Amino acid sequence: MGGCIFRDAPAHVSVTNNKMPSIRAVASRAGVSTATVSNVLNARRSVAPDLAARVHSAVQELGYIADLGASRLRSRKSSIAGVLVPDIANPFFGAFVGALEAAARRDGYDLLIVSSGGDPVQEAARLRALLTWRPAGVVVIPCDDSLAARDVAIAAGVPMVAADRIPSGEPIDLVAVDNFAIAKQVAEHLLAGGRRHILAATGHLAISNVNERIDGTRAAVRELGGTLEVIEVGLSYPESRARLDARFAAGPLPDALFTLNNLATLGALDALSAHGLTVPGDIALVGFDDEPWMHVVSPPLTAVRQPVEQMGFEAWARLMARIGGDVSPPVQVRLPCTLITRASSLPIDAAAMASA
Amino acid sequence: MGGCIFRDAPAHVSVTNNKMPSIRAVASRAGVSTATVSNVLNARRSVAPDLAARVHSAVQELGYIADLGASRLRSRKSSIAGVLVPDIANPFFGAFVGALEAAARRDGYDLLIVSSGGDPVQEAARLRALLTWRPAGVVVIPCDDSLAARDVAIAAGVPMVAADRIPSGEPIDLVAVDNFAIAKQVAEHLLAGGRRHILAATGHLAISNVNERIDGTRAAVRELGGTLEVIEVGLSYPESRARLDARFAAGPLPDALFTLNNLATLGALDALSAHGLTVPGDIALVGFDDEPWMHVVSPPLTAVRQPVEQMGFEAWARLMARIGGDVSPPVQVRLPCTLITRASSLPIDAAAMASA
DNA sequence: ATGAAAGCGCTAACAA
DNA sequence: TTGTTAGCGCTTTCAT
Repeated sequence: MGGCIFRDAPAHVSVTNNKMPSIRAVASRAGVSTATVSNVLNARRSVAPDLAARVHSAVQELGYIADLGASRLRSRKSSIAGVLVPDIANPFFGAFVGALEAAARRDGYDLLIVSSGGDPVQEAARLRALLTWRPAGVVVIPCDDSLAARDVAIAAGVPMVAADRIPSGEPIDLVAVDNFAIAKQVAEHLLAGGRRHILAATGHLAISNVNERIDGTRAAVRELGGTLEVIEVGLSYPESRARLDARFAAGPLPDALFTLNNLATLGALDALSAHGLTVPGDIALVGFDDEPWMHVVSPPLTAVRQPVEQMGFEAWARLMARIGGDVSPPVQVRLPCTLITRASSLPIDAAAMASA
Repeated sequence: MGGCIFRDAPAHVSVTNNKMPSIRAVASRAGVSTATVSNVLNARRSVAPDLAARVHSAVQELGYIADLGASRLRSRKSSIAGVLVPDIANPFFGAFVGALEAAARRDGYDLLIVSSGGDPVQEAARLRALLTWRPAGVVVIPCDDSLAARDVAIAAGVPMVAADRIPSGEPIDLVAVDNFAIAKQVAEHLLAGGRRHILAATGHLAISNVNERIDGTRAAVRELGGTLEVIEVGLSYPESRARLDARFAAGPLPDALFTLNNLATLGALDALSAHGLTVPGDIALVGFDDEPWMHVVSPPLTAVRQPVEQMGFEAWARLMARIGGDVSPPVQVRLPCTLITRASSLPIDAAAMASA
């Protein structure tokens, strides 16, 4: 352990501007006590109308903005929440955080957002950084099933809810998507279209939601017949492209491709065209995660739409419940996905007709 | 004005968990004063090695995590920075914030991120919410040229740097892209390919960076001949698609389309195929903002790549300078974009050959 | 209904 | 080198 409980980097921080008036300035300008100012602004105790009016105009004139840090210190009530995602620059996590922010805002919370970079060590370190601000609670999208962040949150006694990926071990509040059900539906759709050999392409197998997706696919294959092959294509676009390239060059071709994340979909499109394979003629393609561009390409791509906004809302709702003192056992919320059927997964016969 | 200087929503906040040990707990466990603990952890004054060791083990044993809110209150040094973007769920802003976060982290700062939703009123309100946490500085992507947030930041004396869009009025530190130069280059590229009638499609004309792009395009047209037509297609995907649909149905067709943002590019692709127009045969297409999918579609899309990570880094660098006390006049940093040339903007003759 | 005073966790000034 | 004390801006007793 690098061992420092404080910041990762030395804080070359500088003196904050002290132009901002304090509650005392407001109080003296309004000719009341600081307690009264506080009571007016927080509507805590009733205050005579004229005093309240004087306070309000003092606030206005001075441009007073309360210091919530100081407020939290004294009141022990925090109106900040922490968010820990693998990478805020990833559109999926961005959308999640956007929904979270909207929900949090409605409840009067601000969000401190940090990225773990997909590294469990960073995950724990960044959570510690979050806790230095004493958030009322934390929402985290774990970078793997181990959820390194859990221990430190538990030790600190800060409510935490996980989202998207499913941590192993001790149960914890979780909001995720019904990976199994939708993957099964995808496979059923492909098999119903006459496909027999499904190739599932995923970044990493170490992530639980991916395994649920594979399990769902396998369940359908077992029920309806056909074969399932799984290939790990890594986490970067060029890598996934190369892996699929190699696979297409190597063995007998599948007649359906199910890409389990966006990067894989991109790599697949590239590798398919490099090998002169047509979609859906030679191979049907279905991607996990629907994105706006998928219906402007040709053929338009069949995709699984994840209810990412709803995930954000639900995660926030769970967190609020915990912050509010809910001590019931951890719950798992599973949200249904939608299969958006487009031309890339047309049944074999229809695809053949179209290309003829 | 709804008039409350505090939160937008009533804070139904709850008592923070008080399981966390304070610096006093550490001090007494280590048998030293709180000042010594502080000095050890912040490496401020030199402390005898044995005392330091005792402090460190006490920290370890108790799982002590310093309260940076309290620290800031006393030291008047803030290690938090505010970020205000139109919409964190937008991939472009997400990428920007990601870069900003990486840079901030290296300097020991955490980020409080809020979205204005593209609404100037919200912009000001959200900035006030940020200031409530006494950030050392603020980075903002304004929602329009008026930059409603400016006044409140200035009044509070908090350093602020703007990014991406160019606020009018009083100069302010700004990091943006060289819109004019790259747009000119795009137009030159199109004209050199034998195109004569460029249609530039934008969301809104009220945003300065868009106008710079149009000016750049116009400059090339003036120099090299040809015509420029500008069309406003709104901010949503369906709207942009409908507007372009109408335009294609109405008048003489352009032979080049320059979409000034991502939504417009998506809408264009849709409208083009709806009208049976081929790219680049009938119309060349160039989009502002390069995205991963653009080179897997057919034809691959020519696009302007914005150095969004670098924008984040530069913005942070400017902010750090200001936080560090730099009082020199505001500067404008302009970053160069790159034109990624792909098949969608092939010269007329090559395009004709390809389709023949 | 209002004010005075104490104190949240921390660090800066001052003593020793 | 270390400890003691005061006080950051706020809210919360406790008086009045």
